[in-house]
Amino acid sequence: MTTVEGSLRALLQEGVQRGTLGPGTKLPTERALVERLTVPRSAIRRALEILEREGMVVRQVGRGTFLTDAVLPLADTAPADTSPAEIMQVRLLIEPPVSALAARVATQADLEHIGHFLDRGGRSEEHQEFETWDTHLHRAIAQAGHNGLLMNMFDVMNTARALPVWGSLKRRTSTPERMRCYHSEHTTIVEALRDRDPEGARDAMRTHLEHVSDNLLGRH
Amino acid sequence: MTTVEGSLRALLQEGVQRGTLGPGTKLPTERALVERLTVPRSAIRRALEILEREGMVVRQVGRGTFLTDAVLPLADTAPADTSPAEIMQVRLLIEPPVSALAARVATQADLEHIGHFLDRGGRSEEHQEFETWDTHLHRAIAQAGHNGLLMNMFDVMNTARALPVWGSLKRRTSTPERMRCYHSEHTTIVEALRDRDPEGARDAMRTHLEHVSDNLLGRH
DNA sequence: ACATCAGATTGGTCCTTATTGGTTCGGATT
DNA sequence: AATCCGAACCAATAAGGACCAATCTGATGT
Repeated sequence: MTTVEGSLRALLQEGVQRGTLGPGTKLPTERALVERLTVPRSAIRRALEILEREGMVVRQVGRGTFLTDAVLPLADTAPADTSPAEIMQVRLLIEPPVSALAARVATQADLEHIGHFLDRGGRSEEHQEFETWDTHLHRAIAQAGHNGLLMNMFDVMNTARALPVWGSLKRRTSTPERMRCYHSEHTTIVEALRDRDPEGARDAMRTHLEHVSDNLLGRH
Repeated sequence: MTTVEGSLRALLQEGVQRGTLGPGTKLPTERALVERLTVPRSAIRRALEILEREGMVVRQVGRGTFLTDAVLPLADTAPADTSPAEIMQVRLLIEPPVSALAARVATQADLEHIGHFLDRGGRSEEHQEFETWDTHLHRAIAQAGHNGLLMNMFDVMNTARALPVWGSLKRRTSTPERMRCYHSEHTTIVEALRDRDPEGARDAMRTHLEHVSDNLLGRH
């Protein structure tokens, strides 16, 4: 079942991509949308209400409804085609608290594994290699939480990270300087883990992921 | 001789497999089903009542009866040996920040879904029924985050929650008083969502889950 | 060139009617 | 005697249209 809100979103998104719609453009009147989507005006108004509350459009009596300059949110996507934005959102949600957990319960052996991957990442020259150790490092930190279910969910996330879009995005935005920056942030995280400092680990992981997100998707 | 409930269930299953029915689709009105199955409306209503108790459908006066997403096939499954302690740890890690996210981006429709499940939980008399609405409520809150990957991971968690150990543990520790307590905590969470208060939603969810954890596993 | 005003346009509101799940009650069936 | 069926009725929701007030357009008059 497609909601009116959904088809309206699709309509706008298509227009923006074709260039026929941009910030400030006036979109069809409610009554015109009624004919176009063959749906009662009340439904149109409900949908526009949502878009207005999200800041996507502005409505003015006697003038019309106008697009704002807000970014169009992506429609709900199936698990198969997860967008990088979604992935980063989930990582920012999950990994910081997981790091705090790891700081509390990691064993000496865990810390050694983590240290090993950190070290290999630091000695990587080329992007592809660094990427591999980066994935291993983040996974090892999660593993230090000693929770099988958590690892299961983490791997669901990582399968999404293995998608083609993600790889090309990483490659496009990767520079040697950025690699060194990430490595230093990794080091900060691992030091907090070694110090058994949950808050420190959480914050370090968060700032790291925020940097990654900014670099991949553009600063907001 | 098959029961009305059985033929209704078959009807739905066939529709889902043919793709003509999916989560959220509206199914025929009770009066239409009366003609289609040539049985009295009371029988239809009895059958729908059962399906509703199972969480397969949602009924709303003036709107109709709708399929929920409870019938979705679960792709990734959690390992069978996941312990309740692990589950609660993950829930405490994930659900509070997800609630904060939901408070920021939930649509009006999301809030209505959430409110519906909250209401049903509050009107539940018996443990099993309350449990169903509780699951729906927590899932609806996550859904309000509008992140497909997140939902994917959430469902992995929920398959773990469907394991036998979990059910028996819940049953052993459930009392009417505790149900009322949970419901009031749920209400606090939903109010924070309605107020668009991310921190409030996060904190309310955390204290709620801490209570659940204490009740299930014993206070530490 | 400027001010003014009538008409059209458009988002917001209200009211009536139709639809739909929930409830009640008399009568039939077993 | 108990249960079930059918019908009418109730309350919540949606649909469609009429109407309102803000705004824009353009013609008119000075």
